[in-house]
Amino acid sequence: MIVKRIREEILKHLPADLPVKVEAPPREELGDYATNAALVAAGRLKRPPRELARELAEKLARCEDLFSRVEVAGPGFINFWVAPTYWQAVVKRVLARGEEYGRSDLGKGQRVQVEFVSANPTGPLHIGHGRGAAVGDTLARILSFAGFEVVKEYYINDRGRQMEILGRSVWLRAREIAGEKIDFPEDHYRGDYIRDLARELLARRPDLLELPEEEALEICREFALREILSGIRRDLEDFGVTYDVWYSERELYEKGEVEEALAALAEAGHLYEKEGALWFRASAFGDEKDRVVRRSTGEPTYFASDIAYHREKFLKRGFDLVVDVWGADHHGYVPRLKAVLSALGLDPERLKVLLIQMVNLIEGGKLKSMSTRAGEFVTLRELLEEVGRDAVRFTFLTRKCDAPLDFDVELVKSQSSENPVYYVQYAHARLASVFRKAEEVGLLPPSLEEIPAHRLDTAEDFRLLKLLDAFPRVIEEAAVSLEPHRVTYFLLDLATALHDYYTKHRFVSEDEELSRARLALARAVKQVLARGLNLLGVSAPERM
RNA sequence: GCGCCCGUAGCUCAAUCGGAUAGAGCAUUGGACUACGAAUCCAAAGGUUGGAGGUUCGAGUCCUCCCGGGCGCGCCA
Repeated sequence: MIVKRIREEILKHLPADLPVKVEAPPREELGDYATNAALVAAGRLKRPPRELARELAEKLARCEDLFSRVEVAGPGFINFWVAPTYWQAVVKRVLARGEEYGRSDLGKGQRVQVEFVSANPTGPLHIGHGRGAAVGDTLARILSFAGFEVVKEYYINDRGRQMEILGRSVWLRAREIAGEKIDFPEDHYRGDYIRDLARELLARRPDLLELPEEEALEICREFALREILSGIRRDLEDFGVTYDVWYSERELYEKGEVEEALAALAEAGHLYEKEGALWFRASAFGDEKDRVVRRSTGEPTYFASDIAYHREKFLKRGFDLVVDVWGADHHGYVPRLKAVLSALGLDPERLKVLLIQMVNLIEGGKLKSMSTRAGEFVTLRELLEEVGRDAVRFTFLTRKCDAPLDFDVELVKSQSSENPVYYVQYAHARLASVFRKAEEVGLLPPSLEEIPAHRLDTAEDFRLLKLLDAFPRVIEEAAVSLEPHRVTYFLLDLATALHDYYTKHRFVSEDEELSRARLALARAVKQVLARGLNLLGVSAPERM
């Protein structure tokens, strides 16, 4: 976290509100870090950037414990070379904090809810849900590691018309199995899993088809809901995703939250009646038009549930921040929900919606369309069985989520041993093997005080030390920007540096002091790799 | 028609909320295991960042307009 220290030094000499940045320059010859301080200050102070840079560089060069060299370059960048002793001390800092290295108090204990997947319980999870699951779960882990108090939640849409259709789908299939000729409706769930459910239900309730339709439909619906939901839960668990709360939409109604929320909006004067329906004046808060919250039939809309749900998140449960992870096809929904928060007197910025773009499934070089209704999709479970959890999670986390993703199943399967995830895991396993070797020759890792860190003096040593030093900042940036993929790319960088080191230097050698220094470095790298992989929900194997 | 997202190497993707000569992996070509694991490493090649303007010391990134792709625009969820 040397960046913070450098920044502090610079700001001693400049107005504090300038957007001064400290970052790694594009090439190694330009130093360890660089700042644009003189460039951004030039305008304000009405002085040529290079002249300002020279003055500033001179002052900064006096911090000899921090910098070994300070130079002005280009249009007015100041480049720093950090003192080697600073880098060498990093290994001790990493080991001293152990597994906790990288944890920060950035979130200051703010309460954050991350709601993700929340797929309708009308069928198994497919690939697209997998992407949302990987991103949401990892984001939650990162936020928690960055000092937020995180609750992971799944919202279950267990009422409404889709539930009726689900029940009827099962019922119709059951009658079909019993030998009846059924003209199965287009808009019902046609996947094979419905037939399986019907068969299973018939086995348990042989009397099903003799019951009055009303009763039979309810039994079908409840059975399907329960089975599908527990299947979803199993799939997610096998994907390494667990939740703190499974929140039922029905419960929202039973507790009277929906009526209460609508009453609150009405009282504030944001509802009105038109054509027999009740409308929310969303257009007054930036949405493009007003929205119905209660149909002319008296039935509340899905939007009404969501109003109540989000009101409950903020007002009843007191979350400081709510992150919703949605499929990008719901993006049109964002403005109306933000409008609700404004109408309720809440800062809409406290709701962050992460839109996960589509996953396009490529099969045989052709785009395959997926639809739950039509029963055409590759399930998350199939993917897990074919490709494996680590590779699937890692693949989803090597992309920023606002770009569509082409998932070529055959390609990922055939190249599974070349998937970048193994590159990172192999770095970890290699280090584990180094320690096995060290133990074999009776070399014990040194205690913290005894690390001969001054022996870590090659270019490859410094490359690793710098990366270790940057880890906490990577976590913070990933947390603030809600971009889990930053951690993935950091791990790839660290693994690359490690593999490079491995081919150039030996950890265990005749020189015992040197070996002890390098083993300490190895331990630090292994620890950070393990921690990073853990944040991604990917295993860190000792052997592969 | 209106709105949101995307367009970067043959392919899949990065690029530190405007920074210096746009980077990785895969695929291609050529090299490296008698020492801690070759699931690795080294090298070559690969680009007018969809196009045209603009903003400024500086643009893949911001603004405008086109082109192409995706997704929305229900008293569905």
